[in-house]
Amino acid sequence: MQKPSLPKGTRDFGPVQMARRNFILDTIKETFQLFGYQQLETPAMENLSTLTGKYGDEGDQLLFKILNSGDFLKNVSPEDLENGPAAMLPKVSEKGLRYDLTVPFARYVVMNRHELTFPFKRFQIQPVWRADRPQKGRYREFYQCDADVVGTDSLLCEAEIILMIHQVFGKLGIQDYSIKVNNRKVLTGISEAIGEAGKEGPLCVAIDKLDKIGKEKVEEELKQRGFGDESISKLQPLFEAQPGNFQEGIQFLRGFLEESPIGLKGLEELEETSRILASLGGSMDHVAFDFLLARGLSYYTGAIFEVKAHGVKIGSVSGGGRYDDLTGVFGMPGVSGVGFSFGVDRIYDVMEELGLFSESDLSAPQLLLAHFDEKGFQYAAGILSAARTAGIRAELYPDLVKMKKQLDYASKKGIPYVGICGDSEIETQTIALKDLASGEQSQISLKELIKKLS
RNA sequence: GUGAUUGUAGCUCAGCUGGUUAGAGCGCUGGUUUGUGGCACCAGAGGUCGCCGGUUCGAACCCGGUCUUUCACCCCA
Repeated sequence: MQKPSLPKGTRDFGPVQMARRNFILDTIKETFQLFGYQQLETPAMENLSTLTGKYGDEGDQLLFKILNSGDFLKNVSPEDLENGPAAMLPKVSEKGLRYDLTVPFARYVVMNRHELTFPFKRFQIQPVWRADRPQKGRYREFYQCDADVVGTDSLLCEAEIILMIHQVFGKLGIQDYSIKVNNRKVLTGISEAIGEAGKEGPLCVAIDKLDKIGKEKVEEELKQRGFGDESISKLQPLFEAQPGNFQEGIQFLRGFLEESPIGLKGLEELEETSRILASLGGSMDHVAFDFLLARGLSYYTGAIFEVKAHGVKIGSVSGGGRYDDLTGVFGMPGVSGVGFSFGVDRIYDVMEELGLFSESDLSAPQLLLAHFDEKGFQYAAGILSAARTAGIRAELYPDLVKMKKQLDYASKKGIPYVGICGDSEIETQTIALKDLASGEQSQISLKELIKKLS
């Protein structure tokens, strides 16, 4: 007999976890729908050609590839073997598991461009797979909840993203968090302002580590990446700036970027987003302007978001931004959009660590019908049917066992009420309804039972 | 990919410098109680010590490998 086990980085979700996960997923889904997004699902697997080359070399390494069916070696020659794994791969695998939801979405938009009405607002809640090494808040199979709008440049979308984040976190009861915002144009402006135009990529990679490795190490890394001493010294004010709020941050950067039109444009967009948010009745609560925030620089071109929960040592729980050319790689240029994603698994971890889940299991049945013998079982079956018709989540204990065991079952499963059906109940056409929490018990009619529980 | 770390009963963990029948708490099953759970008491079941190999008279313990857990780096949700 073999011991069963789970692949590395994957998890089972039991009834309690599923009830909690569904609470999070339903909250996110309802919010997306409330804001006019419609649901899309795509296959777990995509053609490998769709996936490769979209996430950089490192990303390609993290793709799960699916071995071809049948004789997967039939196209492989001895020379292929010598040429190494990279040359072999396309001959033995033509499909892979999706790595994120953005690329499949781009593929979908391109394939359905003639049917879609733009601006197109879609949301997608599905698992993705990455052959990463698991650790805290990082799994090989996890859910992403993406919402994107394509085909509009309006900053209304950005403002609505902030609203949706407020709404979701509010409903989940997560209070201590921050929404860091920045704009890619600001980063471009910064690199211009220090005389290193076009090098915002390496600049951000280095600066991003400021919290972790400290100022000196960042400067060292910048030197290694070919930044001059003069440029690095021009960065000093940014390291030292401690703007108290969003407006102060904008003011500070306005001075720093006065020579850079593109940088100033980025600041304007941020301010405009804030104005739209206000006119939508939203607030800038939790929003912080972090002008060093980088994130997935490869394709973001405008706003950048990242949400972090405080009090829990875990990566970001949500993030996103605006991109100008989502579908260019698939031969459909000029489709701009903005999107963001909630990381359900990390939100779950945060809520668990903060003790934010409610004690009661909302998925448990409300009523268990218990019995002493075959006669009681028959009587209870009739009650069961009536209770279910009335919409009460109910079940009948299936075996003829001791009352003790039946009560124990209800208690452990989190069922609040037990309806006991014995001879005296049959005689008087009642049910002995026991409240397990208080231990109180009363003889009531079927009608009263339904009234009480529905 | 780099560097650590973990693995003993269903769960959480003890187990001394290698030495006889590997323990505890909780949980589980049954009983005290044949129409009533939680509390108490009593009894009982349950372990190839992750796996493979090596050292040794002898390995849960030492060595090598492998898988697994957790964590950091890289990167990311």
